[in-house]
Amino acid sequence: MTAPADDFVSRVLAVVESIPPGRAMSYGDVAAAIGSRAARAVGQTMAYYGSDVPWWRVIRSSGHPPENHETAALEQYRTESTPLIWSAAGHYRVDLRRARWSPD
DNA sequence: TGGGTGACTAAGT
DNA sequence: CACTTAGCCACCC
Repeated sequence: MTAPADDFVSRVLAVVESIPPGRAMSYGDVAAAIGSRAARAVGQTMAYYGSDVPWWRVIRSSGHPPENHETAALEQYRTESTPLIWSAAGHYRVDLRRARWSPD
């Protein structure tokens, strides 16, 4: 399983773990929280190491969860009462306007 | 060491 | 409101 987690990875995971239930952050927000704007690198890290953190609390700025994981994420959102916005087509997105969290 | 890649973002159509 | 284009930066091999 390798365990690099020198800096970036550790910090990303730390921020994600600091997000309380019912709240969420965008990848860019997490990157900014650690002093970087590498939103994509955050996603890369999440895809690889996110299995140990509440990855569903980290989503795109659009409010859409990662492709192929929207179903699993939805279960968590319903469980944690995360504010959601449903589209007419049946698609949903997290209401970041309300759920946005900042690691104090 | 360096190239290719992506769980991204903002702006334009 | 949804899709497309180009720019970004760190991760992995």
